Amino acid sequence: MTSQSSDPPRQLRADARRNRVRILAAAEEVFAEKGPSASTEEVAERAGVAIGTIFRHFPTKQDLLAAIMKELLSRLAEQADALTADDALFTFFADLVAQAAHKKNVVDLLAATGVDLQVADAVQRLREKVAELLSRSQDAGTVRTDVRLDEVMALLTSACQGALRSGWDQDLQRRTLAIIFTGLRRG
Amino acid sequence: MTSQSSDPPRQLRADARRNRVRILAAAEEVFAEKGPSASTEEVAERAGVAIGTIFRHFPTKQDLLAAIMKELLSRLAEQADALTADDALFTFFADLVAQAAHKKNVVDLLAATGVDLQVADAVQRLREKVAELLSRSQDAGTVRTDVRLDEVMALLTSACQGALRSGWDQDLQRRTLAIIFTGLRRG
Amino acid sequence: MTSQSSDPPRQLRADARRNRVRILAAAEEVFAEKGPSASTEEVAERAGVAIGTIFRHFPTKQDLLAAIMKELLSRLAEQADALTADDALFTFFADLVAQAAHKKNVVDLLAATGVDLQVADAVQRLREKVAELLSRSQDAGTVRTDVRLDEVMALLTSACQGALRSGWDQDLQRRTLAIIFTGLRRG
Amino acid sequence: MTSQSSDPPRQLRADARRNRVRILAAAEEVFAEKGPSASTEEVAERAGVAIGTIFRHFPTKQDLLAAIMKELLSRLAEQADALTADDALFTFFADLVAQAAHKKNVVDLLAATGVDLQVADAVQRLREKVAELLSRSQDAGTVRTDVRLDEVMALLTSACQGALRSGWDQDLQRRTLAIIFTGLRRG
DNA sequence: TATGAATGAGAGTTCATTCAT
DNA sequence: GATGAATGAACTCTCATTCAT
Repeated sequence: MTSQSSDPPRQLRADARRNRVRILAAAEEVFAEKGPSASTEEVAERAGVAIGTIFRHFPTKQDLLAAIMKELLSRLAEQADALTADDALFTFFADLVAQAAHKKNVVDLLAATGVDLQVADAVQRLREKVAELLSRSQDAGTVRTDVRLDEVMALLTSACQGALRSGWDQDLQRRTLAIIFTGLRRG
Repeated sequence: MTSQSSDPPRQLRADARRNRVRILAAAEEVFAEKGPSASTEEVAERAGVAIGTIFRHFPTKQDLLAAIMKELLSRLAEQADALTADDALFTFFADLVAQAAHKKNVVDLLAATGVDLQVADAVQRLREKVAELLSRSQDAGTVRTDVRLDEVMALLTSACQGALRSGWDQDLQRRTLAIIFTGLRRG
Repeated sequence: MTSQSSDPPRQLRADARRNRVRILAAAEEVFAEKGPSASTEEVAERAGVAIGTIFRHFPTKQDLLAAIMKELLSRLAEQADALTADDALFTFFADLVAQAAHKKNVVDLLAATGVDLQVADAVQRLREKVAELLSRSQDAGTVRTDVRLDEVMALLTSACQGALRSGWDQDLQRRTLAIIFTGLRRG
Repeated sequence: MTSQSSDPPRQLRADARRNRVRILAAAEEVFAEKGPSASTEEVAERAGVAIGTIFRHFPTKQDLLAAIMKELLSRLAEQADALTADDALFTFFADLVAQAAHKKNVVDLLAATGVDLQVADAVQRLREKVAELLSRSQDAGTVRTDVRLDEVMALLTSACQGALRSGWDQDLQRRTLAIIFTGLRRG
C-alpha cells in the first residue's frame, strides 16, 4: 500500500519475474529516449503488458523510476569493481561519460544525488566505489592528494549530464575529459 | 500547430508591450522555481494577466520558453562584455556556475545547445562571447593554447547543470572549479 | 488550488454562470438516481459540457457533492421559513420525508450531520430552522416539552433515509409518520 | 455476468469449507468498517486467502455482500427467537439500533428491503420474526392494535440507518427510541 | 486586444474479474 | 481447489490550447 520499498519481492512466480524484467527493460528504454516524463502507458506497450501489471509491480511511477536507477547503479558499481589499474578512476570516469552520451538514465541517476531518498543507499554504494578508485589513484601518485571525493563526484555528475544533454561526440568527450583529468592529475 | 518566430512584433500597443515584459518576467520566475513543467496558468497568475494573453504573445508554451532563454542569453552576453581582465574567462565561468546553482534557467538554457533550433542563434551569440574571453586568456598566456572553444563550452554547460541539479554549495563550487581551471591553465 | 470553498465566485461570465447551473442540476439528477458513486463523466454528459468544465467549477468531486448539498439545504431552509402554523413541525417533517422518498439527495444530506465539515454551516442553518419549528410547536402545546432538538433531528434524518432507501409509498409514509408524531405529541 | 445463487454448495472439501467461513468473517469485518466500497483484495488479505479463492466461492462481489447479509439476517432472526417477554418487540428494536450504531452491516442489510432480490427471502424470514414479536406485543396490550408490520419495519430500518450514519450515542438512542415507543405504545 | 471559460486528450491510479500455474 | 499475477475498463484530475465574450 505504501510506496516505500520497490525491491523485488522474495519469491515471485515465474511469469511475474519475467514480466518484472521486461517492464524494467522497457522502462529503461523508454525513459532513456524520452526522459522521465514519458508515460507509463508507453512503457506498458513496449513491455507487452497491460498497464495494470506495471502498477502491480511498481505502485507508483516514482517507484518504477527508482527501480531503474537502482538497477543501473548496481551495474555501474560492478563495472567499477572490475577495474584494477592505478588510473582506474580515469577509465571509470571516461566510461561513464561515454555511456551517458547515449543514455539519459546514467545522467538522471547521477543527478539524483541527495534528491531521492529511495535511491539514496544505492547512490551511496556507487560513491563508495568512486572513493576506492580515487584513493587508489592517490596512493599510486596519479591524482593530487588535495582532491576530495566531493568534487570528483561533482565533476563526474556534471560531465555525464553535459555529455547526455548536449550529445558530445567521441572527440569532444576526449578533449573535455582531458582537461578535467589534467586538473586532477598530480604534478 | 507550427510555432513560428516569437520575436517581439515590430509595433505593439503600449499595454501589449507592458504585458509582454510582465509575462516574461513572471515566466522566468516560475520556471526558475519549478522547472519547465510548471503550468502556463501559474505564469499567467504571477504575471497578473489572463492565460489567453500569454497565448496571444507566445502561441505555444515552447515559444514562451524559447523567449525566456533568448532574454537570458542576451543578458549573459552583456555580462561577458563587461569583463576585461586577462583571466576574464575564469571569472565568467565561475559567475555562471554560481548563478546556475540558484536558477534552473541558466542551466536549461546552456543545456539547449544544439537541442532547440529556435534559440540557436542566441546561443551562438553567447558562444562568440566565450570565444572572445577564451582567446583573450590564451593570448595573455593564462589558458593553454591547445584548448578549444568546444570543450570550454562543454565544461561550462556541464558545471552549470551539475551545480544546479545537485545544489553545490559555495565551497563545492570553488573546489570543483579549481580542478577545471587547473586543467585549463597553462604551465 | 485548495478545494476549500466552492461558493459561486462573485462575478461569473454569463456562460459560466449558465454552465454552473446546468452542472449542478445535472449532478443533482445523476446523484439522485445513482447515488454519490456515479461518475463525474456522466454528470458532464447530462449537463452537456465537457468534463474539464466541471472540474473548473468544482476542483474535486467532493466539492461538487458539497455544492449540491448546500443548494439543497438552502432550499429546505426556505421551505421551513414559509411555514407558519402551530404544527408546522409536522408538516415540514412530512414534506421532507416525502421528498426523500424520491431523492437520494435529501437523505445523503441529512445524513451528513457532523460528517462533512464543508457543509457544516449549511446543515447548521437547517438545524436552526427545525429548532424554531420545534419550539413554536412546543409553545403552542402541540409537542411535548421534554422533547429535545437532538432527537427530532435524529428522527427526521432516519425517516428520510428509510423513505429513500426502502422506497416508502405514500401510505407507508403516512402510517409511519403517524407513529412518530404520536410519540412527539403532547397528552 | 449473471450472478447465480451463492448458497454454500452441498459437499465441500474440509479446507474449502474452512475458507468459506474465514472469508465471510473477514468480509463482515472489512465491510463493517469501510462500507461496501471496500476492496475485495482487502477482504482477501484479512481472511488470509488469495483473492482468487474469494471469487471461487463468490463469483461476484455482489454475491459476497449478499452472503454476508444472509448470515447476519439469520443471526438476527435467532436473536428474535430468544426473546419471550411481552414487550420483546421493544427490546429487539433497541438491540438492533444499538448494534447498528456500531456496524454498517445491520444497516445496509435492513436497508436492502426490496432492493436486492437475492436476499429477499432472508429478509422475509426476519420480517416474520418481527411480525411475531409485534403480534405478541399487541396481544399483550403493549402495542396499539392499529399498528401494522409495515410501519414497524420501516421505523426499525430507519432508526438503524440513522443510528449508524449519524453515530448516535447511547443517550440519543434512548431518547429517540423513547419517542418511537411512545408512538407505538397503547393508551 | 484582453479575458478567462470551455475543451478534450491524456495522465496516474484502482479494482473487479479472469486464468495460467 | 488454491493461488496470485495479469488484465483493462473506469475513474478522478491536469493542462495546453481555442474561442466566445
